[in-house]
Amino acid sequence: MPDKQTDWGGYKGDLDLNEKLMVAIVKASEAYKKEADSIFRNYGLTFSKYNVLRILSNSPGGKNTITITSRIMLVSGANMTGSAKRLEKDGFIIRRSDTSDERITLLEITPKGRQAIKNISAEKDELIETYLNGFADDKKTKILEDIKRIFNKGNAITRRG
Amino acid sequence: MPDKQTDWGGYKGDLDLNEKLMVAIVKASEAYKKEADSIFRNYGLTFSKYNVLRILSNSPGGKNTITITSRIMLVSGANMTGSAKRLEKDGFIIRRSDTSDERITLLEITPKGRQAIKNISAEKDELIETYLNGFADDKKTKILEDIKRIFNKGNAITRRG
DNA sequence: TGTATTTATTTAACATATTAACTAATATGG
DNA sequence: CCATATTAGTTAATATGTTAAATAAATACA
Repeated sequence: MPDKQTDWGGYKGDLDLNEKLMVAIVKASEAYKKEADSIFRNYGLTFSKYNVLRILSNSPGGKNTITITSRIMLVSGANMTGSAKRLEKDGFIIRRSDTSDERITLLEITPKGRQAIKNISAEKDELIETYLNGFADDKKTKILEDIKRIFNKGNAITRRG
Repeated sequence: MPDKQTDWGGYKGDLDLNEKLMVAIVKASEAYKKEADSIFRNYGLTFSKYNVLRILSNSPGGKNTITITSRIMLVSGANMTGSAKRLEKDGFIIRRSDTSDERITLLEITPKGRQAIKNISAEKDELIETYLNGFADDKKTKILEDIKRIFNKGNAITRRG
C-alpha cells in the first residue's frame, strides 16, 4: 500500500531538461513564498504586503507612487490599488494625492509599517538561511548570476537587483 | 527627466546576498509564469490549467484524484476543486466518482484536453528556449541541481523531478 | 486657446490561491 | 458490530492576481 503522503497515483513526469529547470524554479519560488507568507502572517502581513512595505521603506521619504511600486513588484497597477487599500486599512501605510500632480496617489509607510519590517527581519533571514544552508557565498553569487541571466533571457547584463 | 518605463522613484534595494538570490528566483518564476500564461490563453488554457492537464496526461489512463493532483501541484485541495470545475466546464477533463471509494473524485483528461497540450507544445518549448538561450546542457543540469537543492533546503537528494 | 493624447488610478468581472468549517465515506480498534 | 477517527472533497470568506473599461488630470501641439 503506497504511503498517503508521497503517493502520486502513478504519475510519471516526462519533462525535458529545459522544462524541468523552469518547473524547478517555479516550485522553489512557490515553496519559499508560501513559507515566508506563513511567517509574515504572524506579524499581520503577507508575502505581497511585506514586499510593498520593503519597497516603500527603501524609497526616498518612505514614499513612492502606485505605478512605480507596481512596476518594481512586477504586478499590475490595478492590483496595487487593492493592496494599498488593505495596507492602509491595517495602518501600515497612508495613501494621499501628490499635490503637484493630482493624478498620482502616493503611498507612504507608517512607523507601524517600518516596525513590522524590523520585527519580521530575523525570522525571515532564518527562513532564507534554511533554503541556502550549505552554499558558500561565492556559490550563491554564481547561482544569482545564472538566475538573473535566465530572467533576462540569456542576457547576462542586469542593471537592477 | 527620468524614463517613464524604468523610473523607480528613487527606490534603492538593500537586500543581502541571501535575500537577493531568493528574490531573483521568485522574479524569474513570476516572469516565466506570466509569459507562459499569456501563450496558454490563446489555446483556452492558463498556466494552472495547463499543469493540471499535463499531470493527468502523464497519469495512468489519463486519470488521477483531486487530492493527488493537488499534492503534485503543491496547491490546496480546495483550489483543485475549483480548477477541476472550470476545466470540466470547458471540456478539457471529466470528473466522476471512483466506484470503489465514493469519497474520491477522479479527474480524467479528455481528447480535447490532450489535443490542447499537443497544440501548446511547440510554442511553450520556444518560450522556454528564450529563457535558457545560451546555456549548454551540462550547465542547465548543474543549475537544476542547485535549484533542487535550494528547494530541498540544502539536501541535494531529490527523489522526484 | 482648445482639442487630442497620454498618464495615473480606480472599478468591475473574473481566475487562482488560501484556511476553516462542513459533509460523507471509509478504516480502525475494542 | 459499533463508536471513533481518518480521509476526500466541497463550500464560504477572503487575498492576490489579471484585463478591460472608465475617469480625471496633465501634456502636446495645431
